[in-house]
Amino acid sequence: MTMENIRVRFAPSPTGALHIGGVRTALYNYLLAKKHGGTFILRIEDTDRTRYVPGAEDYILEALEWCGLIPDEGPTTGGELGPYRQSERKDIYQEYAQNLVDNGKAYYAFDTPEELDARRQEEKEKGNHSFRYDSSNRHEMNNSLDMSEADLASRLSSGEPYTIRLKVPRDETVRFQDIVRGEVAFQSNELDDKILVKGDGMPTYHMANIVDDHLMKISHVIRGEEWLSSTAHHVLLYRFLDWEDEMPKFAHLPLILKPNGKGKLSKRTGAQLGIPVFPLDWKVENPEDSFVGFREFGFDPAAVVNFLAFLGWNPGTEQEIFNLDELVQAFDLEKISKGGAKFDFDKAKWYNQQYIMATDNHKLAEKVRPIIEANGHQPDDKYLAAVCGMMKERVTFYPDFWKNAAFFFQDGYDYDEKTVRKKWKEEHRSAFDQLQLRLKNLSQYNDPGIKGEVESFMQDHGLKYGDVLPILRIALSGTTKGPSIFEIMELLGKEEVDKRITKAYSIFDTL
RNA sequence: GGCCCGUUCGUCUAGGGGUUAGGACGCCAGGUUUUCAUCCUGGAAACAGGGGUUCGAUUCCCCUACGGGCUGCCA
Repeated sequence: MTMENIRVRFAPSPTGALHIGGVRTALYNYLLAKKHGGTFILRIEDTDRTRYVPGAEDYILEALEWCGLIPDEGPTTGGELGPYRQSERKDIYQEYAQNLVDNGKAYYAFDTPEELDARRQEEKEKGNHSFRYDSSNRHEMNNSLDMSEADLASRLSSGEPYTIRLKVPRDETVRFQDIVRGEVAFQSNELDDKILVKGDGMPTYHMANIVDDHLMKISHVIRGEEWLSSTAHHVLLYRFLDWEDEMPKFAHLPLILKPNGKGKLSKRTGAQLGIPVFPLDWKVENPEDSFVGFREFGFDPAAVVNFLAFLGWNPGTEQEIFNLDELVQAFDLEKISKGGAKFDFDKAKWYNQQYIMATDNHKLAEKVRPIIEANGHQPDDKYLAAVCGMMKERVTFYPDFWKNAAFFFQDGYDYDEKTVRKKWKEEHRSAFDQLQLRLKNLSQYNDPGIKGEVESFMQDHGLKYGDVLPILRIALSGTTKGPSIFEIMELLGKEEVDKRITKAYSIFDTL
């Protein structure tokens, strides 16, 4: 791949929360740009006023930032070739649309949406599957192709609403090279006369996209496969605008599919399966339209990025763990796979666990602190870091540091009664009291010291680990699972341990 | 329906005319551990089907099947 001026853009539409598939598209764009010292641009495609959702643009920005995909140019960052919101570029598109009309590559169409709907309905009733406004029937329609100049002029000046449509040529084969798919060809007769400028004067995606990509000097268009079908139209547009020589290279990404069953991952998939499919929480009034994010679910962004990168791409080596910088180094458009990839939540969990385990205890403490504080505790850094160190191999998500380790911060947990009944034996009752006393008088109160004391106690009473440790463990944490009980005791401290044991014994007696 | 794209273990994938078809997740079994987890070892598990081309095809070509996308004055 050439190194000259790689400029790529991520061009989402602010119609709601940014889906995880969009994040992956942004990631691949970012990766290519950074790998070649290029520029990563964020462009907001807000040409559809009816679907515009306030807050969506902020969401997009925040999601990208969370993932570490910071745009070099964009609506908030600025840049030489802005503005970067299409709604602010309306006049620019008008000029090129006019150019197309003047050169006979596009025409005015006065068919109203109602007329078009009626025509679609009519075709449907005739048994045809759908109506397509194209070169075979454009002359039956209400457009400037068969209109006198005077008629056209008067309609235009009267303020009658109109659209501008692309005049797709007949009997041509439109070919283009796609980096992931190779050559792709479409017969022009199969292509409809796409609307370029809508009745409200705004351009459609097709028009705005081509103009902006050209003006912003985009070198590579990396987008989802759902755009492959309209790429022939885009090629035609480049050609008609006389920009074909500088046309960007295309790379259409395989879609991310539902984990179970069929079809592409959708907003609803997450709710149905109880898994996140959005980077961040999206909260709106209607709970049906609100979604949980990977962030709030307890994922580390690095894990999400790593996981996403591998959905449709891999470096060809056996390395699976990559941070962003490593991904930048390893990334290669040529290695993107062609087939759709099912969203595998188990793999995402595994990645998260890998990242947590690999994180330094103090860094982990910083990430976990907000969760602990939200539950009403303010442990000091050293203590929290120690807890993180003991727990990090036993959690999958950040909130697990609270869910599975609350006992480190508070004495108020349920005891595993079933195990207590099994292990809390009458004949050992006095021995356990002696154990408590010996621990209370222990001077060397640390992991090895406690261990030594407990073991010598066991020897004195002919008891085994299995007789003693579960009792201690449940008394101090409520559960039979967890880190080394001696380490837990050292961290809790002698006083706290003694207090908890006294309380636990009294309750165990009643079970 | 039409057009376009795709198809290697359950999943993500490597590979590619001659391989014991490799790895990872998940799953199962064993080991380690006071428990859980981590970790280690082992195991089951795949080239959609049919035709070609070829000495030889999972790999190249065609067809079929299946899957997906598009078919909006949405992007």
